[in-house]
Amino acid sequence: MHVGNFRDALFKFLFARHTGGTNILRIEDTDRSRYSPEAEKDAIETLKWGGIEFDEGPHIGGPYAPYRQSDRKELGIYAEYVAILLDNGTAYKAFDTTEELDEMRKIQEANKLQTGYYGGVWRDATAEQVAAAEAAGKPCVIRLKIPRDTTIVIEDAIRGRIEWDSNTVDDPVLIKADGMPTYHFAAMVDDHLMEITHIMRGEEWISSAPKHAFLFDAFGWQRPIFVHCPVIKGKDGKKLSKRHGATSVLDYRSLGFLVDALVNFVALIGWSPGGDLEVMSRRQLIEHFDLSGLQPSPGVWDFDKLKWFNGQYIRALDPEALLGTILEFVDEPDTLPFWSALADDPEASQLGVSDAAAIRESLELLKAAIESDPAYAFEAIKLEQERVVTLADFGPACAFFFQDEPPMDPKAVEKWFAQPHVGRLLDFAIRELQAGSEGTISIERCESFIRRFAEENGMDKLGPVVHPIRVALTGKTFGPGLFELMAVLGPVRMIRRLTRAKTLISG
RNA sequence: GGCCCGGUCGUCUAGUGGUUAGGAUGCCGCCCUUUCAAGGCGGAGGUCGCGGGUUCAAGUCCCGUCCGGGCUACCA
Repeated sequence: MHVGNFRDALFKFLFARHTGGTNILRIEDTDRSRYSPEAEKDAIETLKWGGIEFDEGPHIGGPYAPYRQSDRKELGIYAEYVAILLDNGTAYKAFDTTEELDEMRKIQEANKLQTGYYGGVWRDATAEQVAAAEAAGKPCVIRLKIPRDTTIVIEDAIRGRIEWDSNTVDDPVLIKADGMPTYHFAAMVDDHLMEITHIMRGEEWISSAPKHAFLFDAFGWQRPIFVHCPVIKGKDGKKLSKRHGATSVLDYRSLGFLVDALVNFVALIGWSPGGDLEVMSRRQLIEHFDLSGLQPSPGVWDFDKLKWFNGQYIRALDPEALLGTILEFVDEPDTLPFWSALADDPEASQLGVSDAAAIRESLELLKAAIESDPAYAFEAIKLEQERVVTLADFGPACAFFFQDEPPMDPKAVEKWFAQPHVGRLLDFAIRELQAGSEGTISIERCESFIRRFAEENGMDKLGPVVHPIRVALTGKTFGPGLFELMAVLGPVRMIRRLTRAKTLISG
């Protein structure tokens, strides 16, 4: 499911919850050629992950069942209602062939006229002509007879009054030749039958709104309130696509984004509670959501800001909850395959990912570590909580805790192992660690012997002591505070790593 | 081409006739510090697309104009 559709679904959910209304899931599968069970499955999973709940729908039933339009078609609901329109003269049968319509469009384009079906021969055909065509077994569609020489007005909740010269809106197909209704018809009939109060959808629907509005009029039904939400664009102002990074919501899950962070971020594209409020829980989102905060202008997907939100949410989690979230993340069946696929994807750089294969490997390591020694993994995770952006970052960040021999950054070795005191330092540290008998060591004891070495060697700065030890222990020049990390590693691991480091300086 | 929607720092936005146009992100700097982050503080960044009006006063109201986007299917 595309993030744009997800945002719309989120708005509908928030609005329904805020107003105490009902959020209904309806499957609009009237186009056989377009429908895919995989897409539906993906949508269901996305909505579920996103915490977007429904009060009625195909999965839970409800007073207006069925909620799948193909099922409703089988029940004859659309045929029943289109008969009313045929009967009251606001719809008509059109027997044009595809070739005839193509020809008509070509002529319209050549003469720079507006394209579309504004009547042809069938709009005002006599009963005899229709009967003759039917007798000849010609296939037909049923079109809505948009009135001419008048103005169609809708009142949009975001944009206010929008009006069209009815001569510029063409006669839409209501029922296709295969008997299936179009979106135009099925959605409006269902909206009425299901007592929908607000049609919230993307702004790309504005141009069809007069058709929909008139359809309600043709039945003599009350029109719902139209709410056309702005679209989400890419950085270049174009429609958000794969070129801009990930567009699928579930990809963000695989990337290691927290649902709440994503929801918070997405809710703020095209909507604002007013004032400076930005970081909001789901509960606050519901509390503040209001149509008046909706924006008419399109928004841009700002990946950097999403990342900022995610960092905020990771840091706000209490460590136990974080551990659970990480476990869920690495256990999620999509996660590892996603990173494998990303390793072969040239678009990966769009996501700021440089080595997906390595990240995948580190995530597997993390998963194994949590399973084999959860207490140790927990300590490692706590130390990295302050410095990651995504859940996936925990993989590479924590890896050195779990590797027997963490890979050494050659630049770090070159920089910090060259100094003459390093050999003595490593021996000193090993001796200090061997002196303890408990198999564990406190942060304070680590700090005290590191500082002691600096003092005894007349060093006024800790850097020349801390950095070589860090490199020896983690292979890297960055990471959590050294003393904290030492206490988590413990004497046994540290002695092994320091001993290995010695081979690197003598060699 | 036609119809429609939109236009406040790069980005998300606050703003509903009177504000030094506010916040957030990103960027830069400083502080903190054993590193990287996080956090704190500060900075740069906006002639409110442009041009006319209305008004004592316009980002806010009106008109025009430019630019961007959507639709223009027996798709949704």
